[in-house]
Amino acid sequence: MLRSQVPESQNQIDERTQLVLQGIIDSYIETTEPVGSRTLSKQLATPISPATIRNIMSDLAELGFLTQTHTSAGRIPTGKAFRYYVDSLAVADSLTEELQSSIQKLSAKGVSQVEELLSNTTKILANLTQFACLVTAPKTAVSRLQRIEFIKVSTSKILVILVSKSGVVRNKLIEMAEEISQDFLNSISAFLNEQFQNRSFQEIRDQILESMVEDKERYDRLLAQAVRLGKKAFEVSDPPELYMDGHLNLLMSNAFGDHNDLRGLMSTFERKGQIMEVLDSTMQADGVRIYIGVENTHEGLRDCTLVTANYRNENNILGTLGVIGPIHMDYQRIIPVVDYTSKILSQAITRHSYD
Amino acid sequence: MLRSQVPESQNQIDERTQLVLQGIIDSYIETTEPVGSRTLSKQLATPISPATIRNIMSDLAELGFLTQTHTSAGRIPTGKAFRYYVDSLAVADSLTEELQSSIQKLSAKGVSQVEELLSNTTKILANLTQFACLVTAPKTAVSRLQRIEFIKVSTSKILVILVSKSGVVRNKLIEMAEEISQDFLNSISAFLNEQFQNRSFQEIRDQILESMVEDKERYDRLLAQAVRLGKKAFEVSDPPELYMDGHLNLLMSNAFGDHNDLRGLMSTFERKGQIMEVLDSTMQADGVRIYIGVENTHEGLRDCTLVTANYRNENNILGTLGVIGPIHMDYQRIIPVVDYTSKILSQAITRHSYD
DNA sequence: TACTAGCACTTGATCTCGTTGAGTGCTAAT
DNA sequence: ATTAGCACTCAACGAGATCAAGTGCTAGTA
Repeated sequence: MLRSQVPESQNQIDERTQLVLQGIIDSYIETTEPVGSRTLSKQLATPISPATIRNIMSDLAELGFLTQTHTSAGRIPTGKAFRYYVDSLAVADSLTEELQSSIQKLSAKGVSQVEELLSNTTKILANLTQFACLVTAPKTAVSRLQRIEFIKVSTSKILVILVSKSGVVRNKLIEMAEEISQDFLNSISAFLNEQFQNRSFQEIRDQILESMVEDKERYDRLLAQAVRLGKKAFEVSDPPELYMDGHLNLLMSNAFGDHNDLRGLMSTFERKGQIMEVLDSTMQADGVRIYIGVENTHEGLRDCTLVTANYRNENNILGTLGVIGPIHMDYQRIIPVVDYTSKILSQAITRHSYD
Repeated sequence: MLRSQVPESQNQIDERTQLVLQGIIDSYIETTEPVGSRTLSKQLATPISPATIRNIMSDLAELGFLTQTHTSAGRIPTGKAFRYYVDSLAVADSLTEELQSSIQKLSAKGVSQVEELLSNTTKILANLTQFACLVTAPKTAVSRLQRIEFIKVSTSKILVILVSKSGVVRNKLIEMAEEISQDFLNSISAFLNEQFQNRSFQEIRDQILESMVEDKERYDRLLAQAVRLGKKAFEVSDPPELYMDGHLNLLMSNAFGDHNDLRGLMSTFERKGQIMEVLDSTMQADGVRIYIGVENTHEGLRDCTLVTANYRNENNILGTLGVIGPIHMDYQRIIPVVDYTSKILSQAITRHSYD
């Protein structure tokens, strides 16, 4: 019987080779130091002589799983090795009760605002992982309208309050050339609420724009003003909302050897936009996703691993949360933590929503 | 004639001694390195021989203005020296036009929310100074009510919108045991608006509490509910609102020699409460204030200087802004920047307010 | 008397250079 | 196919030697 033409050797790795690779990675995660054949030989459960290990290492290096800083130093697993590791070797541990209860504090009552909930999530996650932690706010485009309200705050300024089904409150100030009475504003909001409640912000935006191109003569005054106000209200310049915490953890712990790497990383954090991009691009997939080193081409994240998961209510994926840490993080611990946190956050935010 | 019993020598410093001290501080600010007699002699405009400088230095050291890390190292100015420096020697330069126009970007239109204005202020200031920058939100206690509004978002949940005269919008969710119709909520907000518009939040809070102890029998239903809702609305657990930016600047630049100091500083930043305390305690005074090193006993700020100024509208001091940097910062540059920023922010926020 | 020149002394920083130890690669033996 | 053994590599470490910048003190000078 013919084998597949794709050379299997590439990822078809001997069982013992696998064992060695796993050993190297485990050791490296623990010590952050290059691991040598002799040391490994001692640590390994199955007794393999250093010389054999050296041979295997040599093979692995050829396959691109290992590198060395200099000729006579131990081996360091590459991004490819970690990729392989998380894909095939790592079996996520279940969480300790201690961790579980830490995360469940999210559901604590007394948190009235979604914003607070998300901010708490970053804090807890950053604290548990000791890495940088990110949570995106629920996407406004997909979130659906619960309530819109206009409040006249001065002759020309109107405060718009948008409440989404998922519990996010957003307010913005708009200015109108002509003065509008509060009574009339109330009529307008009543109209808009009736018209658009439960519709997604994106739909609303589209429909309003559509209305605008229609023959304006047909509108009565209410409708005309409603469309005009609605347009301003919904044409949000969506500030990319991102909650972050714990970037200091990365600086404090010397998880990153080189300090230059960190500068890049930190300035990446400052430009939140880039981070949002990365997180957004992972929104479709489900479950815990792991992006290692070079995979995320965004410079600055070169030597990092990004572990993300979505959170959601019953109907929709709302946003993404994740942690950024060194490539040699303790995956066995981090993955389940992120996973569980996303689930608890989903629960909490579902309870919060007005559906 | 008898001299004062207080030894005048303590702060009565010879003119040339003053010159030397200033030279040392200037040099130290520039290089962040201990300055020796020979080097200084070369740099100084007035020619003074190294030996003479050594003698003067010795005097200054005795007076507590200078220290050394070890016997044969140059001198380092102490906190006391910097204090003396900013109090008497430093004459604030006027700002370059470039800096002025950078700061004036604050007034750019398109900024609709006060929150955004404050956040922009931290960004600009952090960027210009390359230090950490802080701005406190207008104190709610003193800010006066422009408008209160209730929005029913679900059967038991009510969203409260508080708009203050200074343009700050705050919203919080409250839960009521019994259901209240939106119409009734409107009546209540109308009542509260009429009753309390233009009053400070603190006054309102007090008065509501007062009303509560009065004989409840006398209330009609509207009044009773208004008081109850009002109490919930105004009993804000005022999250100490603090806008921060640029704490990474401190890490990146090696302005701080020791990395251990920074750990303390950073964890101080994480506990925003402490920072708020310090800033609040400086609110009474006017103009630019400078707190050097040990003066602020709050550990963590030991080796820092805090430069603050208030911002205000026509009637009230609203809040404080400031930068935190190393004790050897370039005061000549920083002080006018903070000063000017506070003025521009005051202008901008005045234009924003609804008075 | 007030300043300065000169000199001996101190001390952290830098460089050199051997030593050490963990590591590799290769070859020959099992 | 594995392993023992051996020669070789190379960063890290420590001991001196050397350097440069600085001080304090003493004696000489305007």
